[in-house]
Parts: sequence; C-alpha cells; structure tokens
Amino acid sequence: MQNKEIAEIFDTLADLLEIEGENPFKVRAYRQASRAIRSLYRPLEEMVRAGEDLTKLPKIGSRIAQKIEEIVRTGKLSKLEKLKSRIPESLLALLPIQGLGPKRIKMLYDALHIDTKEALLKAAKEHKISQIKGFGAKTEAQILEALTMRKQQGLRFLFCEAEPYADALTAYLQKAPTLRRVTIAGSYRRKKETVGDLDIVASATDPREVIDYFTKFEKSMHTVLAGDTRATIVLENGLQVDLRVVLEESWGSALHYFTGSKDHVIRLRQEAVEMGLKVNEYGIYRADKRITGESEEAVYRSFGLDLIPPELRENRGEIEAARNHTLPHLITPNDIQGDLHLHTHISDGEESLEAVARQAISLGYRYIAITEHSRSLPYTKGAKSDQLNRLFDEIETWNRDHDELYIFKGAEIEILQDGSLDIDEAVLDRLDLALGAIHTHFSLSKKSQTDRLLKAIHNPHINIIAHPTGRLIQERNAMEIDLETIYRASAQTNTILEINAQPKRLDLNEIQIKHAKQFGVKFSIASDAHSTAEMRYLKYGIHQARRGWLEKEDVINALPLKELKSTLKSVSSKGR
DNA sequence: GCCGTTTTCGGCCCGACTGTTTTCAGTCG
Repeated sequence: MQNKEIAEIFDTLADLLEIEGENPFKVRAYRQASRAIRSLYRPLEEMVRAGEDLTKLPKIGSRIAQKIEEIVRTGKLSKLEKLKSRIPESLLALLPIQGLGPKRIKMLYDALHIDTKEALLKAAKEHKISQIKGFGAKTEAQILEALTMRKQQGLRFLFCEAEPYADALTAYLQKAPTLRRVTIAGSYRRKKETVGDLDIVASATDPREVIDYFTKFEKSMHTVLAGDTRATIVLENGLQVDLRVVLEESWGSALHYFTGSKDHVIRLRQEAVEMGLKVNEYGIYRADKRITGESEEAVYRSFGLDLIPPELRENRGEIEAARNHTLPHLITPNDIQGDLHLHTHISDGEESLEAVARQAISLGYRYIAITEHSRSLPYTKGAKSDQLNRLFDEIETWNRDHDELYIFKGAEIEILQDGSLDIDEAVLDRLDLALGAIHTHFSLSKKSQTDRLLKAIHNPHINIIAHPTGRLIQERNAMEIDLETIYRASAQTNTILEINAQPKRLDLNEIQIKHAKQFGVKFSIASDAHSTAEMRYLKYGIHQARRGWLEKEDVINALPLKELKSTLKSVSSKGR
C-alpha cells in the first residue's frame, strides 16, 4: 500500500462524509491529513511496521493514526466501507461537475435517486431537476452544459500544454483598457508539472473594463461567470481560465493569494490571526487599518519572512526557512552549462549530430552528451556497436575542430531485468558518460526493482541513472522502489540521479528531489531531447529542480566543463 | 478530527459570484 493510495482513501472518506453532511471541520481534517500524507517522504507502511508514532506527523492525530494502521494492516478502512453502504460511492463521480457540490449532490440523490452522470444527464434532459426545491431552470441548464466539459472529467493539463495559452492570454490582456499589470498566478506560476486551470491576476483602474475585455478573448468558448472583479472562461481546448482584477494598491496581496498554494496561504492566514492581523486578497489589516499589500515582498515582510519563490510555496518548510533566512538560492536557467541526455538519428532521435551541436551552441551551452540507446529496445531503435563507434569517431572529430562546445561520448544503456547492462564491453570502454535506464519490466516486486537499480548504481561504468522511477504523468505510475536505499547508494557511489525534463516524465518529482538532496545526492537536469526543438524542454526540468529546493551546487550540469570532467572520472572510480 | 508559549476546549482563512433566496446558501478558488 503506497502513501498515495492511503491518501486517496482519506480523500474518498472526506468526500463521502461531506455529501452525508458531516461536520465540515472534520471533513477538512481528513483532507489535510491526505495532503500531508502525499507530501511525506517515507512510506507509511514502513513506519507502521517499525512501530513508529504516526501522531508526530503533521495533521495526523490519534484517530487518523489508528485508521492508517488499520489500512496498512487490512488494506481497507472499515469506517469507509460502512459509509459506502449508506451512500453510493458512485456519487463521487458527480463532484467534479462545475456547479455541483456535496450539498446539491445529496439533494439530487434524496429527491431523484441520481447516483451517476448518466442518471443526472437523463434527469436534466427531462427537466426533472428544475422542479426540485432549491434548483431552477438555470441550474439545470448549467449542469447539462458542465457535463460536456473537460474540467468535470478531473483532467489536468501538462504545464507545457497550458503554456501557449498562458502566453497568448498575457499578451492579449496587456492591451486591456485601464490595465496596469497582469501575471499568470496559481499552480502555473508555481511551475507545477500539471495545472488544473489558469489563474490570472491583473491590476487596473477600472476592473470591470478588464473583465469585459477578457471575456471577448478569441479562443474563449464559453463564459462561466463574469462579475465586477472576477471572471471565468473556458477555452476551446477545455482549459478553464480565472481572472481576478484588483486596484494597483492590492497587487501584492492579490498576486500572493492567487499564486497559492492553498496550504501555503492558509498557513500564513492562520499565523496572521495569531498576530492579530487579517489577510485577504486586498491587503493586510490590523483592526480595520490597512497596513500593506502593494507587493509580495511587503506581504512577506509584514510576517517577518523573506520573499519566498513561488515554486516553494507548498507549506513544506518554506515558511520556517523564510523566517530563519535559510531559503535556498534556487538554481536558474542561467546556471545551466549543458545537457547530458540527448539523442540523434543514430537511435530514435530525429536530427544529426551537427544539428544538435549547433542548437546547443545557440542555447549557450558549453557542453552536451550524446546518449544513444543501447541495442536491446526494438521501439527505441537502439544503436548497434558499429553505429556507435562511427558516432564516437564523429564526436572526436568535432571536439578536435571546435572549442565552443565539447561533446561527451555517451550512451543510454538499458538496465536489464537482473540489473546487468545491455552493451558491448568494447563500446563501454570508449564512453565518457553512461546513463543507466529502465524501459521494460516496470512491475517487478519492490525488492527486485530496488536490487536491479542498486546493481546498476554500483556498476563503475554508470554515471547517471536516467528517469529513475519510470513514471509517465497521468499514464504510468512510478515503479515500486525503495527510494531511500537508492538515494543512499547513489550518494555513496557518487552516482548522479537525473531529473528528466520531458514534460510527461519530470522524473524524479519535486518531493523525491528534495528528499534525495538530504542524502547528499547530486543531480543532472536533462532534456532527453529527440529533436533540436525538444532541447528547450530542459527548462521544465529546472522548474522541477527549483520545486525540489535545488541550488546550483546540487546540479552537475551547472559545473564548468573542466570540473564536470573530473566529477565524471570520480564516478567511474566508484567502488574501487 | 486536529491543535496548543494566552488554550486539552473551542477554535478552525476569507471573499466573490450566482440563483433562487425574500435575506442567503452553495460553490468555487
């Protein structure tokens, strides 16, 4: 039982209890516990087995600790099972529908026994919903419409999918009448790997004018709501966009509030209450007197905190660090000196060595590594030894003729099921840099998978473990691995862990990165590009690294060429 | 159900918008 699954049980419990009408604070306690569990480094299963005191964890008290123990022991939670016998679990599918919350779902169920989307659709079409007390024709129409929207399916967009729309909206809004400033806030500003919607904050002398202008955006399909200071539209691709417009004096407070995360903001508001202050999106107030709110710096300063970068605002220790002036100096794109995971048309890439090298130069890199797949993978068109040898000759020629960019002779070597490497010894000897990677057998037992990776980590030829957990966002779960063991072994052998920047991978994730760093692990942020265009993906890896609290010193491809070369040598002398 | 240098009881962030209310509940962020 993974932490994620335990967290899901508490989410389900919270949702069903809320529909049943349970005390909202109790419901929230379960949700907070769920979020806390998702942020944990260590598997709860392991902690329970070791008899550790779970109530030491934030948001976990004695009652929830007992429930976690029950879940780990039996795989189920009897309280939830009993609840399901009173309320059909299928009602949960109705919660994401815009405009439907727990109260109305309960009313629909009590009045018409609606317990599925299909039943809801049928009732709406037959105009039965508008006849229920508390519902009307507009609500019925709204439900019908919401049933066809993407958001109600609970789907999130990859950051890079939202990006072009974010850019287009920013450019569009900059021309809005009376506008002063505009910024995309929310999870997009925090650089999360996926975003549920776009939150935009603007300041203007006449907010209403900006709202009107916003709803006329050409890619808007539908206006969900539009008031004096707020509006919501849905774009052609189903992406929902919320705009909030404030006066210039509230810019900082509004930006802070709409950047979130929710946990971060609530935490600060709780502290505000203790300090006798009130915080809302318009400013910070003592009694009824407004103290500040014009900038984010000022907002944090009024709490005695340093400015916290958006990527860290998750209530995972950043507030304490800001108070102690120990926030990390996060790595920036300018720190990156090169990209250590790249493909050309020799394996499954699209372009030539020359094209990749030229692109690297235009990106300002000092070095790159070409890392073709080793032979065993049919779908990745693994390179044969003679092909690799010719490629390496070509690289050596390049390095002889060019000073501006150094190319490492690399390979992405398949780690076989037993942990051995799928590559010819002769090729191995010519490599400057070897990535070890897993592309098959994702569902081995935790023990076998961990042993498989450990063997590769201890292999003196392997410098970097590429996309260590194998997850694909919204497609494939991370492999079951004992990550602490992997971090410890990586640190001990100076084996680098990759932060793979492919938008669907972003592997390791931010929680794993932050945890691994505590073990002394070093990282490579790499694009894994299969075309020159994809080389720009590296920035998504930087997002992830920043969310994982990484500094320049944690990242080997922020090193100058000479130091990187000696670092790679020290890796291949591991275990000797 | 969690939490605690004012507390082991009594709090729990705060506000906008909509529809169906006849003064506000529900939903959302």
